[in-house]
Amino acid sequence: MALDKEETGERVLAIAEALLNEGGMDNLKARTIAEQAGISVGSVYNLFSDLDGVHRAVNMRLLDRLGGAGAVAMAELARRGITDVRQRLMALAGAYVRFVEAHPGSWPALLAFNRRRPVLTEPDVYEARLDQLFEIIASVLADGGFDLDEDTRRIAARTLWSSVHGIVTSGYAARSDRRQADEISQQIELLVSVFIRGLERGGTFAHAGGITS
Amino acid sequence: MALDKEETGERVLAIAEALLNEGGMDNLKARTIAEQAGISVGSVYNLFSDLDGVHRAVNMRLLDRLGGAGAVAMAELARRGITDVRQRLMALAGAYVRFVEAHPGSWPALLAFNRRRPVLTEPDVYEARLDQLFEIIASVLADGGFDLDEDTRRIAARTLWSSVHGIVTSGYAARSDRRQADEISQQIELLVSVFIRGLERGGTFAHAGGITS
DNA sequence: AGATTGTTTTGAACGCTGTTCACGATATCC
DNA sequence: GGATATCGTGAACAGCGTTCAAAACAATCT
Repeated sequence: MALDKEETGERVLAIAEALLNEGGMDNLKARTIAEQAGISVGSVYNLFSDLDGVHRAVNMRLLDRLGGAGAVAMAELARRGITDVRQRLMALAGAYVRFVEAHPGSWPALLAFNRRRPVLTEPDVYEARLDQLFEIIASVLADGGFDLDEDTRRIAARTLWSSVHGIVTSGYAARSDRRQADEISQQIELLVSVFIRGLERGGTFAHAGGITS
Repeated sequence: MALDKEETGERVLAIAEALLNEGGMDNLKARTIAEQAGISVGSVYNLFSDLDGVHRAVNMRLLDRLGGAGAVAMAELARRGITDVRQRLMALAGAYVRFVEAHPGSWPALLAFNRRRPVLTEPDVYEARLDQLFEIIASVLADGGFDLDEDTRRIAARTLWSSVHGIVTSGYAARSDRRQADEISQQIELLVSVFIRGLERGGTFAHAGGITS
């Protein structure tokens, strides 16, 4: 054909992402991709090893886009000279919420995909890309004037991220539209507010026998 | 056959749960269920409308079990005369962590299942069962002496739950075994500690234009 | 008892899926 | 131009969820 191999690959990925966004994992079918891309089923397997390979590639694009969104949000605040911790954390959370809303099918598919794999043979390239976001959060916390050692700051960053993530994903599994968005906003506001206040009070966080067994 | 209809149904559900636990959603196959239950494929469809119907029924059992675990954990602490908010919240979080560990395949499958459905025709019987847990958390918060109005308490309860949920599910998508459990414990301890301290400082949590758009 | 009706169980069959691979088309080199 | 390697193709295979006519069974009536 006339088209470059890499170019067709990109087109396949765009189609795949659209399919995932519309109908989730179940909607990612080899024959549909082939038909929409104007190639044969076999060619799909020539470009990618599996359908899983296609999905993995889509996921990489998503993670890069997410990381970019976070970085852009921070740059925007820096440009406006805003250094307030609360505002910066809220901006990051907001960026994540908007990202999830912009990828209603493909992002859940990424999460489901990760859970389905035995995580073998991979040094978790996923987590590696997420570390980028943890770094951003940690640096915001570092500027916040809480006196946290680096390790605690790292944990706090991951905790905040996981919490926001939990709020967003739990939120979308429930209720009706408008109600949903409000609930998520309220929960994130409360989380960030309480988190900052809690950190400002200082003190240690290690306790003997934390989780009762 | 000799067996009661309901009894065979139970056996099918037990088999289905085991299959989900071993290999996730992909492992729930009509023919496997039929073979292991000693019935024919058609009979499975006689007992349940769909494979989705089977999965839904398994999920109900899981949610009931989770609610039970939470209630039991609270009852245990009450029996020991423990009323400390921190200890009670940690016990609830610990109960959830142990529940997830005890259901390594079927619980992720429930989460994935919920995300896959258009949530039509259902008044979300799932969320209804989870409300039971939110009630428990809210009542613990009510005993904590923070002065929160009922609505804020409700939001706070859901926020805490979602956060713990996010920590647990994010945690299991990463790293190696031992490291994982430690990380989750640390994050939960930090979350609960910071959350309590933040609530103790009081004040309001509503802010104009929270999430920057 | 046999006949008749209603119920439950069955497994072959259908359409769809991911994946393969021999084959023909196309490009690359000498 | 001819030989060689590369690429694209779609029929074919195994496996999946799901259906449904028929067989097996149960219950009732005469």
